[in-house]
Amino acid sequence: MNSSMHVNEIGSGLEESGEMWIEGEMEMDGGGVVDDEEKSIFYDEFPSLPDFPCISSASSSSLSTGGGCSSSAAASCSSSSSSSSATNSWAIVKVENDDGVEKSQPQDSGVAKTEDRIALPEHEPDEGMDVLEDFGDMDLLDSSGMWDPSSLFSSDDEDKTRQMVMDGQEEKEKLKEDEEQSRPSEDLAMVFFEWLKSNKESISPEDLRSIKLKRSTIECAASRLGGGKEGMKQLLKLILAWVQNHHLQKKKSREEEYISAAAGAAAASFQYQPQAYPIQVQGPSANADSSTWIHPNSAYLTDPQSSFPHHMMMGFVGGDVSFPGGPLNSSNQHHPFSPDYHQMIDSNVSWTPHFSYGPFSDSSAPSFVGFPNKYAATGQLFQGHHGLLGEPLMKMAPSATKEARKKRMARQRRFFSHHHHHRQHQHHPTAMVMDSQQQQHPSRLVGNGNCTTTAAQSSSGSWVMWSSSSPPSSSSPTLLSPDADQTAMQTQQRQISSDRRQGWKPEKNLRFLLQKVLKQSDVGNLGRIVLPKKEAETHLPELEARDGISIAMEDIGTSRIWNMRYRFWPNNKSRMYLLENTGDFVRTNGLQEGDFIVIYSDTKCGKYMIRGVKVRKPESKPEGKSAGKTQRTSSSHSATKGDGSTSVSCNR
DNA sequence: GTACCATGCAAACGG
DNA sequence: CGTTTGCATGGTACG
Repeated sequence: MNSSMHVNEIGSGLEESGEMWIEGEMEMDGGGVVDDEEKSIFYDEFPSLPDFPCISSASSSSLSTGGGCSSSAAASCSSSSSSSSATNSWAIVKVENDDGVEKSQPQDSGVAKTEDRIALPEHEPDEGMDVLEDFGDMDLLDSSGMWDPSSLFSSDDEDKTRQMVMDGQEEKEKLKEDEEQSRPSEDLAMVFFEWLKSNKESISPEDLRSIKLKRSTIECAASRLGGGKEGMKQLLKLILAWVQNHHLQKKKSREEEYISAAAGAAAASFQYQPQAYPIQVQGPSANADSSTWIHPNSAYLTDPQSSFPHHMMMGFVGGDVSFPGGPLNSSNQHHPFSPDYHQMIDSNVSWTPHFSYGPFSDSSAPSFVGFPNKYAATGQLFQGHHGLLGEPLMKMAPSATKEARKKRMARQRRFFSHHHHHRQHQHHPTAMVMDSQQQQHPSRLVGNGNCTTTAAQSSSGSWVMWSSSSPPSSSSPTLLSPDADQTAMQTQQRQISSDRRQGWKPEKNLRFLLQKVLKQSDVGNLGRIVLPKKEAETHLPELEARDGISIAMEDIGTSRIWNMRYRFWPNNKSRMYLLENTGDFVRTNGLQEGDFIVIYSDTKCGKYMIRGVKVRKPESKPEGKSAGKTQRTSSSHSATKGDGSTSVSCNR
């Protein structure tokens, strides 16, 4: 959820081939490339939307075209205005400016235009502000990657800050159209309002908030759709259709993927069985006595530090893992395993799913920053929506074709080249730092946890979110550009704020890198753990020499720093990646075959963190060399063919 | 057929 | 002689 789709530009037109296209560029959150302001109308314009169930009731009855702030029907024009006590009804309010009959809004005073305000919630002023603040704290609010329909309704006091990315011709068109748009139609509001009503079940405030388009984009697109009211209306319909058909579906599938991934990852160590799974969470001392046992089926984990509802699993570590018996579908969303697995893996760490592989192919896919290519692909996703948007776009003027295509191609080239460059040098945020600094001074990164600004920024840069998301949202081989770093920082901030809302402690901001189900040879006295190649190459520093590099791994459970060596062996024409000097770590954590380790990177400090997770059968241990000699471990495979363990204990 | 990876095993090392 | 290191082999999953 942290990753954001950035539609920097939505262009539309008839391709020479007659093919319709709508284009978007995917960027890391808050990508510095964005020079045009983005807003989310749903919240920037109506920041105090309480919740969605309210959409229906008020709807038509409270639709008011002349109420303005003074209208009782229109309870609230803004979060600061007075309103009725009703909190769950919405009103469509038309606010007119100074030359209007109705009183203008204070905050609209600077806008010499008449504006339509849509779907304003009714609420108490204070409450509204609270809600506003609450939403304002949401990570999805950030400027990153969101569709901002606000432009459709003409925004107010931020016009001056907007930078129009339009060429001269378009600019002229815009000026012309600005006048037309300054008198938005009721139709526009109605279109949006009706859409809201019909989608109230499927779209949340966060969803709305997370969708943004640049104003210039909207204006440009609207002009190409005929301009004026009609153009805006067409564009609004297009966007709403896109949101409905793309965003919401993506959201749904993303949720399913996350669930499937989480459950699948859990299943990597044991097969799901409907009975209770005692999960042991070790305390920081790694002392078994301090362990907490929780029941996987509980909606809230018993660990006081980390009780969170099922929905928190959204955004949890994902990965290309499969759940025994097949992927979970939506009906499995509350699979008893998932939340527990979160807990099992890390009870108080904010998860930042980050996979450069697997099912994540949308904008929220983890591995955003580090693996921009994924997002490049996502960018094309837009082009793939010809069908969705094609029809309305058929009305577009031919003027938008060749020129637009040129620009689009240029953007794509820049985009791909940018990400290719990143890919070359940076597999991982931390890796990025390692590559540039640690090769000479490994201790700089992997030392005692000193977090240098450089490391923090760099790591967060790849973080994306991921993001995914920040996937961290946000990652690539050389140092990220300042913009990218900035983006990552923003994403990280969102993550933190999200964690805070969820009652998570923000101080830990870890990004999942990989996990490995331990084999006998991993826990033997050789003191080395074979790492899954794909994940190692993706998330750990690129190794030039087979001696590899020394990496300080902080044990999440004990806070102890383990100096391990990350290296590889030539194997056939490939490599085998190893983590050496793991003997003490394994012994200290009492890890045995079937347990697993999880490696994270601290997105703030860039340091690596490791956690050993115990998986134990309540009674008998897995017999000998469990079946399934080849457990394609880690996050990419469920590796569940082994024993059917029914209990899990977690170090902490 | 190929890639991955678990592990066998021989060579190297060191007490 | 026990331990460590590093390569090779072979089973499994996957394309």
